[in-house]
Amino acid sequence: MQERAAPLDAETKVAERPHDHKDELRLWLRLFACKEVIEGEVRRRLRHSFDVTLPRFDLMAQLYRAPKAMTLGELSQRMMVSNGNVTGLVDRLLEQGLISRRPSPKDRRAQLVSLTAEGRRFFRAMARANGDWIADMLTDLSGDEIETLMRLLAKTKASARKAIGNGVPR
Amino acid sequence: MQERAAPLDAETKVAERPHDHKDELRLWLRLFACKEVIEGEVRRRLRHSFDVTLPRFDLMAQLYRAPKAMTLGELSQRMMVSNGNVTGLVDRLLEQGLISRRPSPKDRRAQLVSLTAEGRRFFRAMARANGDWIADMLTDLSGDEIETLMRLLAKTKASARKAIGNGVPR
DNA sequence: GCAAAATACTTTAAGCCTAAAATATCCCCG
DNA sequence: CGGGGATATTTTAGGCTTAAAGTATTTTGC
Repeated sequence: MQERAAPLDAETKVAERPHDHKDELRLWLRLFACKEVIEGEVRRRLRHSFDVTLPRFDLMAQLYRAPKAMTLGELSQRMMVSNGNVTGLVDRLLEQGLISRRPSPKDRRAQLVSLTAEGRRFFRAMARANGDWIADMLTDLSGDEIETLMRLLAKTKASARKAIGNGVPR
Repeated sequence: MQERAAPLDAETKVAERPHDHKDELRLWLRLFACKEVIEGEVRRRLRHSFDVTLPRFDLMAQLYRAPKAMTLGELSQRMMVSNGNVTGLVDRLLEQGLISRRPSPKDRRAQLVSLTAEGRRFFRAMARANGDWIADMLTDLSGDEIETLMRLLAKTKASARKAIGNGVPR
């Protein structure tokens, strides 16, 4: 169960500070908007340049970086999405010939998935383009600014996780 | 058409700087992860506490803040989603009795949508809870840190928009 | 050894989302 | 006035996503 400030404490805090939750909310909205702009463009370019969706790109990235073939379960864990979701993505990538699938020799329930030769080539091209796009979109940020953002976003994530109660798996 | 550095320039840049696009990519991934954590929890809590999805909450927020009833087209613009998407969301909110819909007196093509009395009450409760959740999740950030993040995220968004070519509508 | 629990995966039902085509209406210009 | 382009909305086809239920296989504990 997550611990949250008792109602009374929360009200005290609000009373002490002239601004209630406004700043936090505005920050959240800005973070969200920022991510929407970048992600929207990445999706658009992946679709137009490679006819690939972001989820498929993500799945291929997992396979590309993995030393060995992975099961659907491992993929679903690493991508932090549901099992059924991975089933569908794998089906569609198989149709495109970008990955291959074979039964696990150790466990007859499991399937091992890996990139085909074409899948590897294709992924390398996409990853290179993706890196260029991101660098291009963030080009106005200095090294210092990137570093500051990295640090503060890490802190933000940690704060959120603490409030959610991650660390203890739910 | 967007102007991008020619391949040769890009390689020169990489050669000059020991780090290629790595920092930008890592920043993007961190921004994304940060947003996932917060958004995931907001969705979960909206569903468990109010049996409402985030898109429906967003739509109601638009109606709540608007001085007058809005058409589907205005909603779709403000929410930055497609027309067909709004059609579906409005259908489902109508079923729940949270919004109402009437033909525009000025334009027989258009429909005017607004919150019902129950919709307003319900939205106020959700918005209050949402503010509390966000403030709670961002509680470890100081006022200064929030301010810095606001500024740098604004700069990030502006940089991305410039690279995308927003400003000129596509 | 074998029943029960756990695990790997698929299926299903429902919702969100988009682009593109279809419909209905409005508005302008000749 | 009347045709043609613009606009408001819906529909359609396809993909992503989840939770929950179902299937097959493995593992565990007695």
